Amino acid sequence: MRKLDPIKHEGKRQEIIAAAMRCFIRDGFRGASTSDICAESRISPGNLYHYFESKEAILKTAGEVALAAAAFRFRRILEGPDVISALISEIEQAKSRIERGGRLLLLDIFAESGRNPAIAQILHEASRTIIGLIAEFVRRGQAQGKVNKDLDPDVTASVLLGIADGARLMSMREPKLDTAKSLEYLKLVVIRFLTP
Amino acid sequence: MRKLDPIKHEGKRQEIIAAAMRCFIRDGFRGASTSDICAESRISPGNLYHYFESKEAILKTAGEVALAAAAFRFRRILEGPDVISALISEIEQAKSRIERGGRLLLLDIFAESGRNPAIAQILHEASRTIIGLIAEFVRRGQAQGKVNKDLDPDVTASVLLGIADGARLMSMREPKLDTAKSLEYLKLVVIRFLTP
Amino acid sequence: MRKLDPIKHEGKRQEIIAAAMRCFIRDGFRGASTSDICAESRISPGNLYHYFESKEAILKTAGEVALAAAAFRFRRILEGPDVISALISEIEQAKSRIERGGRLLLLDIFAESGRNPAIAQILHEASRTIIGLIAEFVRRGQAQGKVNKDLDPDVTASVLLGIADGARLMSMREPKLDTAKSLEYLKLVVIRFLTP
Amino acid sequence: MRKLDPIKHEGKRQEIIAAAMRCFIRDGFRGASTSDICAESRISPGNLYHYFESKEAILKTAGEVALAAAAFRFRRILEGPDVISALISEIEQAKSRIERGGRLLLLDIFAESGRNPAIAQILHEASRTIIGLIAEFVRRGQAQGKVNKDLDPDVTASVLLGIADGARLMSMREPKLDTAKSLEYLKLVVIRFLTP
DNA sequence: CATGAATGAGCTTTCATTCAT
DNA sequence: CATGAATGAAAGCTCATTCAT
Repeated sequence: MRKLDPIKHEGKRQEIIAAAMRCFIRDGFRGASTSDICAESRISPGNLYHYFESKEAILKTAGEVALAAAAFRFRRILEGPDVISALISEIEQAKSRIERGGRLLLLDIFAESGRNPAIAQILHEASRTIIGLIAEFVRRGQAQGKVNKDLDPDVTASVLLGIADGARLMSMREPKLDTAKSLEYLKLVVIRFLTP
Repeated sequence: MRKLDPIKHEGKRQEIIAAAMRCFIRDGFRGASTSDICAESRISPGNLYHYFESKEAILKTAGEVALAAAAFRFRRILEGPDVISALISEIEQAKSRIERGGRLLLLDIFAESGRNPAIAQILHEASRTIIGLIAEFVRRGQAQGKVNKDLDPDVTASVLLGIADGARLMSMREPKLDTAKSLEYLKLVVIRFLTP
Repeated sequence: MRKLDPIKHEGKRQEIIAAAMRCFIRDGFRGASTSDICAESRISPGNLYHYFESKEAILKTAGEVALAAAAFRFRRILEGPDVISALISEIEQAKSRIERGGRLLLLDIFAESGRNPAIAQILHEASRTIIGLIAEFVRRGQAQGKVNKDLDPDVTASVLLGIADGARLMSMREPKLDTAKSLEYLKLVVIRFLTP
Repeated sequence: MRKLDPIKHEGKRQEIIAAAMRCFIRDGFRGASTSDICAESRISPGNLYHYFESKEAILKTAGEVALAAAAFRFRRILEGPDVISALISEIEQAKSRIERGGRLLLLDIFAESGRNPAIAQILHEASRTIIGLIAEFVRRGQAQGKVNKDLDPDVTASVLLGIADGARLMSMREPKLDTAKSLEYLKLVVIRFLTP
């Protein structure tokens, strides 16, 4: 597993992970087979193991990438000046067509983390990062006087993330849901929760 | 699949489903094998197929049962006089130790429903039932003047269910979360959302 | 792995072991594959695992059977009245055409036992049995005055078994060896060792 | 397989063989993989094939080296003045801790030679060499009047080598064997066999 | 010479399912 | 109804070997 050209090696690893994520979205963490991943990334079964030492390792890495992507999205969104509309826009994006794959992957991560400690740990770490970002945001809002100063930033962040996660599930429960209206209500929920 | 004694037959079916659910909780929808289910319900593999025509059928039935149980729980909870504290108590229970299995199963159902239309349909139907119950509750609250009359009961119910689902995920993201405090905040979220 | 008809089940197990031993003789313990064994015993790969829980288990059982057969042969041979010629006839048989398979298997057992503790233990137990038989024989010879009474029966038995094992290797080292003459010499070795 | 610097090339070949022998002792002829050998000799898989054209060739060469080492040991031992004690000391060494690896390798060679003609031939040639050495020794003993002149030196040598091989197997059959006593008995066997 | 990437057949084992009794 | 035998495809993974650089 040493590499002559580490950059090329890392590039191929990422290609494989991208292919694997497509497979996982299509068939699930457990439903996708290593040979599916090989076919999707056009490599031989033997070669896969030059890049990952087991399917488990692929799964872990894919989980990390998916969660890192989520954190990255949060970071960008929370850069905006206005707390609440930033949060809402995250929920909004979660409903977009493109995000469907990410949502499925996230669900697999949740389901897997209930039985697979390695995945659970990855989820915990990513969650702590994201909650940290949101908490920071809440603090900023409090400083600006836009957020109720009685709220503990960390717990508030957890609850807000929970609301965002729950919103993601809404469209799985009800595909015909009136998205605009439910978004409006979610906005209301968040605003009423946070405003002083 | 002919049944000599329909009652006995149905009893055995339920025993098998109960065993299957234990397996699914332990190992996941995809991770549990038919022979696990056979071992857990102490029947032979041949006999399993006298009661269910495929693993898929077991999965569907188990999904239905799990969702029916959730709906039943909601029904009981919503029987109480006070809207908000009823909802909160549901969320509270969701955090209890006993509910861990149910939560894992629900996650599997969500993940599975993204790829399996049969499971998706079961989830939709169950969700509609539950949302109907909550909507009815919201309406009652509005009649009592305890709930903001501007809120559409159905959308409100969807959002409340989303919040409850999201709350369930919170403890998977952060096992060390301060449960009491986050519950208190969730109560706040719901109260501020609903009160006129 | 429970059985409806334990006798039939055991019968099939023995058929499989017989087939496996043919494979092991042909290709070695490590060189024979489970699918070779399936082909030789005309069963499907899945079915093999109704009878043995792993290839390792097949290997162990085959080792036990081969060593039990050796012990059985010793027992029969040592039933004769004359100690020394009985021992020699065992060595004689070891050179026969038929015994070639058994010798190869025994070599595999020896080689395997150097790395596989389970096989090592089987070898030790079988050896203790055989040495016990030979020791008993030596004692009888001592009682008859035909064997030197100064010899410790157990150590003597070990050494005699070693000589028999070594004789088996002779024809592997030198396939063109003058069998008759070398047997005569071996007889001489044993006689001179044992006679008072 | 062209060699730029034949001396360096040969040196590397020997390094690889030494590494391969460590692997073979550890895991057996069939159990050791080419990548084990690469790891042990710290070269790349591609490079391995610059020095040996196949695993089979490595196996053959390792077999030759192991047998040459055995012959060398015999040569040194048989240089001593006294026939019998020389032979005994060879058996003695065979029991020593250090020789365990060599014994395992020899067993693998025996087992392999039953199925692999190339290895069989190497074994035959090495055996002929060793037997020649011993036969020469026997002749010397006969000239000295210390060995029975009726014995055919070649057959005697074969039998003596067989006894030495058998002695090596004794400690595999019975790891708890009283080594000192069994050695004493082996000495007795050889002395009584050879003395006029 | 040397590297590590790449191959594809093959390994042991498990799976959902069907069959004979 | 119930059993356990039987199936054969597919799983994850390793192997000896070859290729491109």
